[in-house]
Amino acid sequence: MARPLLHDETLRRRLLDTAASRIAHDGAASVSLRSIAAAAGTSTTAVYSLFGGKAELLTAVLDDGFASFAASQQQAAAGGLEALGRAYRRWALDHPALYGLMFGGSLAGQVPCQPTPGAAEPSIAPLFAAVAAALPGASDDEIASMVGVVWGQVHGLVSLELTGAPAAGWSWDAAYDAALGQIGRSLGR
Amino acid sequence: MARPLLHDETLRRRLLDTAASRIAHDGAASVSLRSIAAAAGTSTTAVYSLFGGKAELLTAVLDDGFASFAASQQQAAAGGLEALGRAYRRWALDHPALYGLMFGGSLAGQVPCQPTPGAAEPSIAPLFAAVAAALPGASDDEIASMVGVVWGQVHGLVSLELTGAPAAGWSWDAAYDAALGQIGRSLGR
DNA sequence: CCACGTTACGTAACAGTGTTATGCAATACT
DNA sequence: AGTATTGCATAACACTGTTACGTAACGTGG
Repeated sequence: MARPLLHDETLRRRLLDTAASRIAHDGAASVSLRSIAAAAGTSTTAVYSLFGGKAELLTAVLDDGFASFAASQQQAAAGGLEALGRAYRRWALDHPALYGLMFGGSLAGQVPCQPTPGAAEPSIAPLFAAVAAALPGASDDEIASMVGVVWGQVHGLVSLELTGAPAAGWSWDAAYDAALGQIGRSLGR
Repeated sequence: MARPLLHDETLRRRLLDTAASRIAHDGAASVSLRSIAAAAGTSTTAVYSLFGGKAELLTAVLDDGFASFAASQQQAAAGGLEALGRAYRRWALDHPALYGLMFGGSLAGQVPCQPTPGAAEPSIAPLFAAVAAALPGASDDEIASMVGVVWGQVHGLVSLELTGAPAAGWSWDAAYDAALGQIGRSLGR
């Protein structure tokens, strides 16, 4: 009997890359499976063989995004809380479509894909460590709550900026500076 | 010559209401124009006559949502900053699909509708007033930045909670309490 | 070395989507 | 009453994700 042929890894990567670049260029909304397959020089059924469907392909793109995001956070970890915050915003502004998929997709209820459980954890691990270092005597619950507060603050400002929210009267730069300053003050005390 | 017949207002409202309830029930993603029209007892072309298309119908639903949200905020304005924050979260948790459309739809790049310019302003006006009252001597820029910070904090926590983000180790209740407490402390000082 | 069972994936069909051309009944003014 | 004009139902169109089918390529047992 015959042994099953392994999935073609180069085609898989090519599909992933063209999907990612097409999403980054046109937004996840208007990207069709057919256009991805055609741009990758294959047919739609290849996606079904290699991933299972459009949702799984998007999930794979999204997991790649989480990996890149986590790497960016870990690289900034040495600089402390403020560096983490600035790297967070920079990555999001550099990958707006990916960030939207990662954190806003299921919010809008539009994309039928959600990150693999646990995919986001390496991304916030550096933040956890930084908060724990800044609050030496705090309990685990206090630290965890503070992580939620800081993450919420940073994510909120970034996602409002990305949606093109009005920003009536302020600049996102200034608001972000003020938020980071306030976080530093309330944690550094 | 004949005078044009005014648009049928009852059909317009029925379409708006069934669209809103269907969005609240199934999420904005999986709601089709055909299903809305059928549930309203009419045909898809009625939507084109009355609104112009699906995007405009969604925009109308979304503007209704902003009106309801602004009313909720204005009602809570008397209670100060903390009441505003709690009303913000309560409204969002009560209308998750609408909140996602209002603030996360364009983030995900999935919904081709965006709020009418200026529709969000009445919603944050009470927050503006409360921040200005809490910082009597502050400049306009400082007040505006602070509004951005507070809005970002509240929106970030609420939207993370709505996306079903991991919340590894903390409860959203506790994080929200901590955030509101911190806002009160940094503004009340 | 070669047939064979298994797989990768192109072709073509299907159901469902938003949108649009066509046509008819209802309307309000002359 | 007659008529120009509108509201909206019917049906077609282009497009989407998904799936049955068929074919070419492959690794292995003989």
